[in-house]
Amino acid sequence: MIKPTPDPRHTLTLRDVSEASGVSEMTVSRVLRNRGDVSAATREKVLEAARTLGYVPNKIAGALASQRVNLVGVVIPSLSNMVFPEVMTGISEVLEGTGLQPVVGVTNYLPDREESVIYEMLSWRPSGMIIAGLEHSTASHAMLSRAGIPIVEIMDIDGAPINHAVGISHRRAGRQMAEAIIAAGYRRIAFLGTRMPNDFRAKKRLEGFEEALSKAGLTLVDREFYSGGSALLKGREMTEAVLSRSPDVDFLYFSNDMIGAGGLLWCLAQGLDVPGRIGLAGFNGVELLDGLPRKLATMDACRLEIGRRAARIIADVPGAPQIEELFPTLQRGDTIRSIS
Amino acid sequence: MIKPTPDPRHTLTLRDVSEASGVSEMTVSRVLRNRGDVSAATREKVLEAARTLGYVPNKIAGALASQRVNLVGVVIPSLSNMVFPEVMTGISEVLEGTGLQPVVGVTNYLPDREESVIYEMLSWRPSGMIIAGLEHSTASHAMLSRAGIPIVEIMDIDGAPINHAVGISHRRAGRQMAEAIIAAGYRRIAFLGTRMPNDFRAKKRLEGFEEALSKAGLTLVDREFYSGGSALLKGREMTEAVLSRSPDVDFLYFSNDMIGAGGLLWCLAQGLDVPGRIGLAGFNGVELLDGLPRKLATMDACRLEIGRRAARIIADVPGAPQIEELFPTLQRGDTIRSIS
DNA sequence: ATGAAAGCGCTAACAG
DNA sequence: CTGTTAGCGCTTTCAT
Repeated sequence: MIKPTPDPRHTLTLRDVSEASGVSEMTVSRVLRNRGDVSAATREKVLEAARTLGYVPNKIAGALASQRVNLVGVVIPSLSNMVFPEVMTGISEVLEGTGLQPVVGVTNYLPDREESVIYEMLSWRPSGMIIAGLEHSTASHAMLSRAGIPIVEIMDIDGAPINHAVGISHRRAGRQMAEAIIAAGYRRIAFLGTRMPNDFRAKKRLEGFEEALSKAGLTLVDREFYSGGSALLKGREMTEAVLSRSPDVDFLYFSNDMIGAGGLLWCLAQGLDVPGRIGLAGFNGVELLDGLPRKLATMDACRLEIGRRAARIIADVPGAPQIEELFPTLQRGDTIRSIS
Repeated sequence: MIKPTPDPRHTLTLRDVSEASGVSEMTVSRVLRNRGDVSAATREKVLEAARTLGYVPNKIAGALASQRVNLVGVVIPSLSNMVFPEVMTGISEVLEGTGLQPVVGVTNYLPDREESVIYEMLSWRPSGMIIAGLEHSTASHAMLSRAGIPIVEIMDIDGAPINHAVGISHRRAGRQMAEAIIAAGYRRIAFLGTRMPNDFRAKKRLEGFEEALSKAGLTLVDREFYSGGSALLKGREMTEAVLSRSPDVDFLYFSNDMIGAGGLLWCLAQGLDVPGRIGLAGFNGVELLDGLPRKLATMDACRLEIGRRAARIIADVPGAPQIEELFPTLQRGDTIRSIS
């Protein structure tokens, strides 16, 4: 009944399925998309033909004809720490059920690269875009604004989004941590972080942190930056550097948990009294911390949830622009002493 | 000279640029793609028009017309440990310069999900596919085979690839580690790993490991599996469980570095003599290990390089199918004692 | 160096 | 319930 592929090297089209099943292309198309009413008999014929031929529809053509593209652009700065993979996991998880597919672009924190990634992605006319951060070049901003699709800026809400935003206030996160540290009685506080001129979120955390310090009449006693390499190792090294340079420091505020964990391991190895002699805190709430001998104080960046919500905004074909703020919880762990 | 957009809410087409610049659509197309000869004057006119309008080409239409799609499908089981993000980084890095873009699909180690991810991706008619592992369902295998594009199966080379393959031999990796452990004089060896029925690579490593053990007249003294949760924490817990159940165990072989690191931290906290009383080894060569107080023995899975090479095979429009085997180096670290 | 015509493979919008 | 007719926005091919 069903004719075999005429030329096995030729990519199959609807027409092939149509001929093999003796049904019009249009009906075949309907069956394959579960659209409109088709009799059970024809449906069976078509499905069998498609299956035996091994037909895979051409979405390029479908998208052009229907003006609908089931792609969601995701623009992130990096994949080399667990932050963005986790956001991606949240996005994938939600998109999975919707027929939408994520397309990922990595910018390495470079505005130029971000611009070209955005351009490339928009040229696929995706159904929506999810992009990390609120800071973009003028050109990037313009492209996103005129794209006519939902744009969700994620991670950060300290600023003006183009359209939608899902994230936390990093400035407030920094402030809260500082307040908790000060309340616990620490006074000689140092900052240890990445040297990333374009990591605006880390920068905002630090700003918030210093803001709260100065409100309490304090300033950072020391600061140390790094770039590249194993974060855990860098954490150890930086901690050693800071404590030998400024031995009277009584608190180390790290810009992320990995270097914080490194610092913690170093302090413990030195036999320092944590959190008595010295306290430590990081940022992100990575699950890794659960396995450490002592739990590092941190704040959850709500990564998974941010990914989920961003995806949901796009999947739900949003109406009015919305800003969803999430609220990180401060996890005191074992490295901030109780209020003195 | 250049007319403003007629309707700002309408997505721009070549025609708009054509009208705005007074040049035929064809010539505009040529300018925008740097194809064929165009006079400097017209080129300028066109570029200016495109820029002021904010035109972004429609790749859907372009792809349909040219039968060329600059997308590369990447199918991976998970994003939740650093293994695949690192592979992705290698892929992005190489693809960046080629005009090709990765599209990621995550399968969660589920064959059914893999099947549908492959189907979705192939329906975009990508220029190539990179897919983790050599084990696929019959349907997946069939789809990939008939796709007529380069297929690169990555991570593993113990098996028959559809087309190209880039990876290491996990069976041999397991064997080599066992040999090193045995040579160092350890005899009562336990295995601690993930409970992942579809992680064929972990399975192969364990098979190779046991194979080498039995060649030396040994068998595993104990084994412990886990799923989900913080790997570092699980490593601690499993290690405690194994050592209290089998106190005479003198070596712990972990299926990955994270649980290995957890085990190591636990042993050190207990004051156990590592590597004298007990040795440990993991797998993956994650950079995290560099920051640990003692360096865990491990084998590098060559993740970044695998990503790079796979991308290169596709970017280079490969000729004959090729299998690229990489060779992980055994890093003894500080947790296997010197040969006794 | 530039333009005109045809059509990529599919689906929207109508017929019947 | 099924088929027919036009395109979707570009690029290929062929003229000029």
